[in-house]
Parts: sequence; structure tokens; C-alpha cells
Amino acid sequence: MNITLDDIARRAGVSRSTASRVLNNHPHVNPAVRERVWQAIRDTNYQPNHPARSLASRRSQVIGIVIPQPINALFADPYFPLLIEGIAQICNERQFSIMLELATTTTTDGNPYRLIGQRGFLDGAIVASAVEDEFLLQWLTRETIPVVVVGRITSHTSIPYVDVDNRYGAQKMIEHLLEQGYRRIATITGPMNIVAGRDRFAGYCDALTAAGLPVVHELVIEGNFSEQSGYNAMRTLLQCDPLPDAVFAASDMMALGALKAARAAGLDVPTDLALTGFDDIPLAAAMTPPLTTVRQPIGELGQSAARLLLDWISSAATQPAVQQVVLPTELIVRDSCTRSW
Amino acid sequence: MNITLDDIARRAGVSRSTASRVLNNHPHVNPAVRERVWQAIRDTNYQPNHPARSLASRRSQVIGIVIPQPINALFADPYFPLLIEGIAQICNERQFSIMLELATTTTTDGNPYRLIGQRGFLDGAIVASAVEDEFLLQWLTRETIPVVVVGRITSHTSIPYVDVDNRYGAQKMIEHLLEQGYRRIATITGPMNIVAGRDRFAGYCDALTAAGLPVVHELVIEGNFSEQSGYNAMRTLLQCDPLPDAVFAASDMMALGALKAARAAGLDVPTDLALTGFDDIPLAAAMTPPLTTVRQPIGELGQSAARLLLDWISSAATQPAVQQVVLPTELIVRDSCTRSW
DNA sequence: AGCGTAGTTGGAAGCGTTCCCAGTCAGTGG
DNA sequence: CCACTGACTGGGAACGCTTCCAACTACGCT
Repeated sequence: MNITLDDIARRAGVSRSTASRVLNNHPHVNPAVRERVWQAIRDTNYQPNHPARSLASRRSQVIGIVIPQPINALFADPYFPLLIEGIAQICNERQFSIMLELATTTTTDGNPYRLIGQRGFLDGAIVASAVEDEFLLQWLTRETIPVVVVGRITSHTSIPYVDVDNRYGAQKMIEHLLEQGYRRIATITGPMNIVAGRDRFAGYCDALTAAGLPVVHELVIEGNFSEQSGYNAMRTLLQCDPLPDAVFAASDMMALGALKAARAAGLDVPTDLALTGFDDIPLAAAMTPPLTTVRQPIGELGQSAARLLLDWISSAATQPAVQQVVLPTELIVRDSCTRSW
Repeated sequence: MNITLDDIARRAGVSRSTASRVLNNHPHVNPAVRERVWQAIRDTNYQPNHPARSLASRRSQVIGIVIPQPINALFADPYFPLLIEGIAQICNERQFSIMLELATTTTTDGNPYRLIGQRGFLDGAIVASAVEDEFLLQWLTRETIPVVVVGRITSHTSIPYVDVDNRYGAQKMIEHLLEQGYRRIATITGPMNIVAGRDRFAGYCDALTAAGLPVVHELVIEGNFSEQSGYNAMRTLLQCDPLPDAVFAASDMMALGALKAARAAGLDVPTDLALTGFDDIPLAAAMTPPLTTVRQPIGELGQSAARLLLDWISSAATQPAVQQVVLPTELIVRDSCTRSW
């Protein structure tokens, strides 16, 4: 029914082998023959059959993006879209396609990763999560295809990863607040079972320690990156006496929640309280007041991950040439931590 | 190197055919044999080879999501993520995988759709855009696999689509403003080359006409859904005399731009001017004041598209059973159009 | 003339499945 | 006791491509 390579070969008066060589740009084909084959391809609007190619060549030119988080939390902020966008740019350049594996439903055996089990389907995969998930790690260690993780994984040092420098980004943020004269700086941290949460908190501690200030227990509240958790954390902080003069939320969404809670309590930001976030989601600039935050180069993160993975795949080596990539963050100062006096 | 179905068959003491039958849940297999084969599969941790399966069965269990827009505009709002999420839910349920085709770079021949040309790769595709793009439409009409479009396409009535009722949603919004007592209602429309833009404007006209009010030319400004265009449009509207008492922006981002422009001109929303949007992006609720808007069931839209497509695929018919699905929208009333008197 | 060599080509063996087609065997009704 | 059925099973031909290997050609060198 469909046109096959045999049809092309016949039309061009060559063998299937030669037609295949032309299609794959192999050397050692007579230019005249090459042109004849291309002509036949054009005439017939021939499209190679993908499964047949992958089966024979043991390569699929497809990578997977695996997103293990429960999906409803997935797109609360534009992190994943931007990441995917970065990955897609590199993949498009290099003629790779992308499979999306959103681990929503758990299958009967409890393993949410279905697609990635199929042999020959993927040439490699990017895991977009720093959550240390049992099934995921199990799979990672067992898998035979190249896998790159976005976000540091502390428990498996042999797995290549790309990440942003969460720790130093948080540190710079606190340093900025200290420079502004704030001294009683609270933080609403991310979840401590996520490396990014731990790293950002570590940066907070670094800066305070370097300035000779103590990390005060009551000024540290754990959140989970969500707006609601920011709101709750702020309500807790409001019971401190004296109140903190600045609050560093480890995500912009938590900062938003915190802002609402502070406002509900009659406090003005930044007059009564400085507030800062992390991520620089679009909403951060649109908030009233615009939020000081830390920008992550999410697109570049995706690009780096894709480059690392694709280079690895084409090198056919056991280990990638580069094991880790850590990208810098950028402090974005806006009005939410402007001292008025 | 990898375990094949032959290995399983040998291990279970049956033929490859029988092993295949067990794997695919075919009837007419002795229960004892069936169990022996499953045992072998479990013992060896066997995973079927995807390309071989697709090649032999002429089915890939993969659908494509095609997003033709230039990618930088892609994730400005959470539309696509939510849509993909909806699609993914249905695909996961039915054991389908998703390929993401982000038409970023145009290839040398100008055709940005590369992946979807590969024979045997996809069982079907969802095109997530109402932009009427030359290459896309060309491809749509030539393609042999089932394709569903998200967003109405007016030029090819034979192509199945799912869409939200933009027109009626806009109409209800204007009706609400009329009920509130507003009479001089301006609108910042979407781009008129996009069906959603035209439909929302049509709804605006419907409501005014039904109320016996004229559509005043100077109160209609065309935008392009972006914040900047909303800002510019508002500046134009501010030159009207008398000023409009309400502005309906056809997207929340444009409403945000309009809000900034109004504020810059010293107007308060909603005291001096009512302002409403469309989309109900998360930012809408977080704005000051919270924005009255129209919510689209984007997740359901994705689900409907996926259901339509997968049903079509499994029916193996030329046309899907359902040709079109139109989902209702919901008016979300917040403070931005609350009359204070 | 003989020979190696490099460029070019075709033949054919896979790649790992699915699925059609016979074939076996036990059970059933005449 | 003999077809006849129907559940079950195995053999083998696809599916459409890549790639190894051998062969053929023309060429220039000794």
C-alpha cells in the first residue's frame, strides 16, 4: 500500500541497498545514481517507515522526557514548559523527536513508568525531577539507555545531571537583604526531601553564617513550594515576636501565599516587611509589589540536558563526556524588598 | 543481547506464536500455558521491542501532539500545559504514548513538521492550534492518519475538531456587565486571523445587539492576546470621549496590560472603570483587583480531543463517530467589575 | 600483462514481532 | 465407530528497513 524503499530502488534502477545508502547519506555512491534516487523519492513523496528503520538500525532518534511528579502539581508554574522548550530546541536541531512520559496514573504493578520500559523505543531519556522516587531510582539504575537527570540527585552519584546553582542563588539573595539592612530574616523553605529545597535553605544558612548571624529556629518554616503552604507558613511567622523584617520564600508561589497572609494581617510589603521569592515566574513581575526573586535559566537547563544526552548517545560510550552541568542563577531585584527609610 | 520473545517461548516450552498470544491477551490459550509464559516473562524481566511490534502490527500506540506556534509564544500562559495534561490523562488510561512535536525551527524545505511525516510512527495526531497555517493545512489534508484539531478551523470543515464555546462565553460576560449597569463597554479583541479572536468578538456583538445597543467602532480595538497589545489598546481607548465605563479584554494577559495602562493614567479599577478578561489564567485571581474572566475547561478540552482521536483510531473508520465537540465556558466573577455604587 | 586498490554496487541475512494457515487432539453427535 | 467441531498450538511468511560481505569495475602502478 505505502511506498517502500524497494519501490524507490526499482524506480531508480538500483538495488535497495543503494537506495538506503542514498537515503542515509552514506559515501561511495555515484553522484548520478544518488540524484536518480533522490528524484524517485521526490516523485513518489516517499517517507521512510520509522519502525522498520529503528528495528534494523537499533536506533530510534527519539528521546523521552520523564516527569514523575503527580500531574496536577506539574504545571502550577511554567518550569516544565520552559524546560521542555529548551530540550525541544536542541532536539529539533539534531533531528531527534521527543516522547513525553507524564507519570500520572500508577499502573497495576505500581510502576508509573510504562513507556520507558519498551525496548528500542527510546535512545535516551531526560528525567525532569529531583524528587527521589523509589520506582524512578530503581528504573534509573537498571536501565540500559543513557539517562540524564535535571536537578541534582544525591543518592546516585553516578547518574549524570544538570542543575542550577540553587544554593549560591539563595545565598546571593540573603546577602542582598543583609546589604539592604535587614537583620531578622526568616525563610519559608521548600520540601526537605527535594534537593532544591535543601540547597536553597543551605544558601540561606551560608549567607547568615558568613555575616556572623545565627540561623534562628523559629524563623525557618518548611513549605512545599505551593502557594497554600506559603500562606500557612507566613501565618506561623506572624506569631514571632519580634516579627521578622524580611521573609525569603524558596519559591515565588510561596511568596505569593505569604504576601496574601501578610496583607490579611494588615502588614504592607515592603513597608512593614520585605518579601522575596525564587524562580522568577512571570507572575513575580506582575505582582503588587513586583517581587524580588532569583531567576533560573530554565531554558538553558533544558538545552544543557539535551546536549549532554544527545552527545552521549552519539558517542555510544558507557559514560557521557561531561558528568554534571551546574548553571548560575541571577538575582532579580524588584520593589518587594525596597527599604523605605 | 536483549531478551526476545523467542527466549520467552523457549523458556516456557512453547512456540513464539503462543508466547505472542499470551503477551497480547489473545483467547484460545490454555490457562496453564498462559501462566507458564507469564512466569517466564516475569523471571526474565522481558520487555517487548517496540519497533518490531509496530512494524509487524502496523500500529504504534503513539499519538502526536503538534504545536505549530513559534515556541517563544508557546508557554506564555498555561494553556498548552493544561491541554497536554488533559491529553496525557486519557492516553495513560488507554496505554497510548505521546510524541511532542514543537514546530520551532523550520527545516530547509520550509516544512516545520518533520516528525509527523514518518510512516508508521504515529497512529494519530492532535493539532493544538487554531492558527491557520499553510503548511499545517496542507499536511492535514494530505495525511492518512487520523488527526483532530483543538480549536475551530473554519477553512476545512471536514477535519474533526474540539473547541470551547468562545462566542457564548464572551456573550455571557458582556451580559453580566450590562446587568451590572455598564453601558459604554469597550473591547480589546484577539487577532482576527485566529478563530478564537473572531468568535469572542462575535459574542461581544451578540450581547450588545441583543440588548439593543450599537457596536461602536471606536470602542473596538484589535490586540494579539499579549500583555503589550493590551497596554497599547488601552492607551487608545483612554482617548475616547466619553471614556468607556467597562473594558472586555479577550485574554487575561491583555487585561493585565490594560490594567497597567489605566493605572498609569490615574484610573482606578473597578471604581473608574470595570475590566474583564478571558481565559482565567492563575494570574487572573492573583491580580489586584482579582480579575473577572471566563474560564475555559482546557483540561477537558484535551481529554475530549484525546478521546475523540483514540476512539477514531480504534474504530479504524475513515471518519470519527463524533465530528465536533464544543465545550461550555464558565463566567468567573471577581472584583474587577464590581460597581461601587 | 599482472596486480593491488579504491570506489561502487547488489545479494542476502538479519532486526523482533504479528498473524495467517495448517495441523493436532479431545470431545461430541449421529 | 466415524466424521465433525472447536479449542489450542506451531510453522513460517511477512513487515520495511540496515548493513555486512562479496563482487565487480576501472584505474594506475610495477
